[in-house]
Amino acid sequence: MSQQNDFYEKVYGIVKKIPEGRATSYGAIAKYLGAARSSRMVGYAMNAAHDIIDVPAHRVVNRNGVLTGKHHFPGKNLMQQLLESEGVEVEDDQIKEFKTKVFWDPMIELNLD
DNA sequence: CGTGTGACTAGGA
DNA sequence: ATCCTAGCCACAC
Repeated sequence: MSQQNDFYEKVYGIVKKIPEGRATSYGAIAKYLGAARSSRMVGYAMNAAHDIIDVPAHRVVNRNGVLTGKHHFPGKNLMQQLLESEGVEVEDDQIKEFKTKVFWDPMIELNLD
């Protein structure tokens, strides 16, 4: 149980750094890892993150700001509720003003800091 | 070791 | 604007 899966741990590390009221995309994380085209793996890694409560998977959506992963949450629309609870406006399973305000880019935020 | 799958993305029609 | 196709890489069987 350790860093057998570097990819996973890297993904978790980034997701954990996402501040409340913000969200990022799978591609952004994948890009930060140097594998923009393998964004699928990010989602796959999130699938394994079910056991890790430290990973706010609800803050990760697709590049369109749509809660594509809500399907994988235990409740029905738990993902949306969690986002709204943090102040993120969600409508029709999509984050409002995602790319304009809510979007949190690890490539920039973690690099410039 | 080969095949299939996936919480995606970018590009073309 | 929408719909379809290809690429990508890790993991399960």
